[in-house]
Amino acid sequence: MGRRRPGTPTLEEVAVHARVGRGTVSRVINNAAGVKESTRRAVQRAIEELGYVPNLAARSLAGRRADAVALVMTEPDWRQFAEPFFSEIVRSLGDALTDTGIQLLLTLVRSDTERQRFLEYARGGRVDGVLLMSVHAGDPLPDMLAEARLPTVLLGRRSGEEYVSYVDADNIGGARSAVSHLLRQGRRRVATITGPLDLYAAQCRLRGYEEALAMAGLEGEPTRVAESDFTAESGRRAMAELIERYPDIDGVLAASDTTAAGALEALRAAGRRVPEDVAVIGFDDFSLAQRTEPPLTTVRQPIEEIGRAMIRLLLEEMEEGAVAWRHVILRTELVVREST
Amino acid sequence: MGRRRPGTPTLEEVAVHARVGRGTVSRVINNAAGVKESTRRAVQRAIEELGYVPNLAARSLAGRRADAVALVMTEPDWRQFAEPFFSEIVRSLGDALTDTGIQLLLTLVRSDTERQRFLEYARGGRVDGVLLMSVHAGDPLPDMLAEARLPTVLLGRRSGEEYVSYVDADNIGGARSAVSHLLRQGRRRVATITGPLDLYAAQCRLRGYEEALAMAGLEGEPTRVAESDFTAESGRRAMAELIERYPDIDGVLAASDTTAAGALEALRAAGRRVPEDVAVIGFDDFSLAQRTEPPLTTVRQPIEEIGRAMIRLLLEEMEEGAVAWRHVILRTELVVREST
DNA sequence: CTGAAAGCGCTAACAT
DNA sequence: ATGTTAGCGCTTTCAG
Repeated sequence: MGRRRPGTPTLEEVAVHARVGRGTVSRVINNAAGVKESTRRAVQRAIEELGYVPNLAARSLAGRRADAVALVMTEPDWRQFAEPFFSEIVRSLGDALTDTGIQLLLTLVRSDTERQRFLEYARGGRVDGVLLMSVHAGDPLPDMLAEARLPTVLLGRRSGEEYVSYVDADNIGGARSAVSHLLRQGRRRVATITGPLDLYAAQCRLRGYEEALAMAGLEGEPTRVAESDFTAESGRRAMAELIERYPDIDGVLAASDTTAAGALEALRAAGRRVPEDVAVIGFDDFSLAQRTEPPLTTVRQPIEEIGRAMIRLLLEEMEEGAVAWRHVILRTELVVREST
Repeated sequence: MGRRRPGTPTLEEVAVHARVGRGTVSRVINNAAGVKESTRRAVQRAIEELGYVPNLAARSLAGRRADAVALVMTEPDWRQFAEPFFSEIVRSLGDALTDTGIQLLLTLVRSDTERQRFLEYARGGRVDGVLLMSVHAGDPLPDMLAEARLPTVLLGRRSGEEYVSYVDADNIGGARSAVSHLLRQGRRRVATITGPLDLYAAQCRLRGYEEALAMAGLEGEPTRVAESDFTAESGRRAMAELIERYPDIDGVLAASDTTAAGALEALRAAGRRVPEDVAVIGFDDFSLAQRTEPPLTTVRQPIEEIGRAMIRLLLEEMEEGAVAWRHVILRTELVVREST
């Protein structure tokens, strides 16, 4: 594993070449104020001529920062990775970081070995902060990071008592307004296909569903609830189950648009007309853009806001040294696409 | 962006605490040989008691290595990210790295700014090597990395004259054997849905298709070729096009299983029976595992081998300092799933 | 505005 | 087998 990169010029060589002190070169490459314009140019020419590139290890050591943050994916179900929601989040985080000079690193943590490796990496100072997504209920990683006092921001809470900083969508409100919308259409036999219930977000959406029913004076029944794992296939299965147990169903709140698409197929296979007989609403997971399905009404999650908010919280924690946790809950929006 | 992590014990403090020299502590944390068992234990206890974590910036600076490699995704079409092939590759690379102590970092390069940022990151020594996937014909990044003498391995060539180290599948041979298989079934009107033709792999597959026809004394015609971008939707479109231009078609080589699935839908929509009227073969992109479609015959790409080979080449280059490029072409395998 | 000097925390070569 | 020492290349006071 020996590595040598000979002939790499150092800051000192640049200084000599430009006939200035090392401090001046440092100021120039860091765009620090207080350098005469002519000197600055001289240094820049020297940098060009020598092909100088700052050694980031040295910079890290002296400056005590890495200028990098990690986005960790702990999803035990690795398929999650292939979901559009995921890539949209990554894109929005990338956008939010563009003019900070901070490098975004994605890392996978699938086993204990990998968790340990990553912890050493992060605690060793190779990143200034950590972003976590799709954290399941019992995941210990957030606590380990918190204990190491590493700035950390979660996408979604692990539970109602989450303390580590997080950004979440208003899942309860979103589900409630979706179901209320169905009820306002005169539908009275509304079911729901939830996400995996060890995800707090899925629990919240279920709660929203129940609240909306309660507000309308209706009763939620366990038989009207089926669980999925956000995939189309599981949506298909869950829907088939619901139709069987609950034949006069007339509305469905689905875990995601992908799940909703699966549900649609099952409904059609069972001879139901959509949305005349049964209306389906899913949580937006950004799969619709690539789908040819008829437009569904969806609960829109504000992806851009999520990315921006996560980065903002992380930068704040980096600034002041992780002395407090902050929480942001973003409003969701019901986007009505069909008119029944 | 100020960052302080006070109270972090250093190697020196561990040495004092354990009443040994710093060198000894260094040997212990690096599992170096030649430390008496009792001292080793004493040092380990001191490490525990102080909660010592090595500073990786310092280690990098002194040891001239980062113990990390980057997997860069340059895909202009960001959707690629959501493809199963992609996540399978990531998984296999992760597996190949598990017992090397090397951290895998995924980074996205979607713009010039990001390319520049990444280059500084890599040239700055934060990674020991770079893996690139889905590199398009004109991508300058491999050359820039080569110029910086950074160990680099591509997944797939940019062209037939690629010099930078790469691991590729035998696309020509795979396509040829798939088409030959169709011809052996007595099919004589075989078409192909290619991938994006600025990808060398797609060109190779097209060549394999043509070679198989030529070997059978048949002529390839441009009208029997349609282009896709690996998605199901584009497969559907391409297939519809082919049927229109070429109604008596009886076999198709598709760019991927996902494309093939789209093609199937189009075929059925046009009233063709599969595989009786038309047989479809796709290149395995690992989407089949999550699909309920009837099993297709596929050209299997050896994912595990690809990951292992890429890591092996990279480690070799890291070892000897990128003085030579190496190329590996892995055999593909026709997996026959239906019997017609 | 600029130069000099003191570390940052570790590895590796050299003593012992 | 273990301690000592000299850097690794940069940032950041502190003088000037």
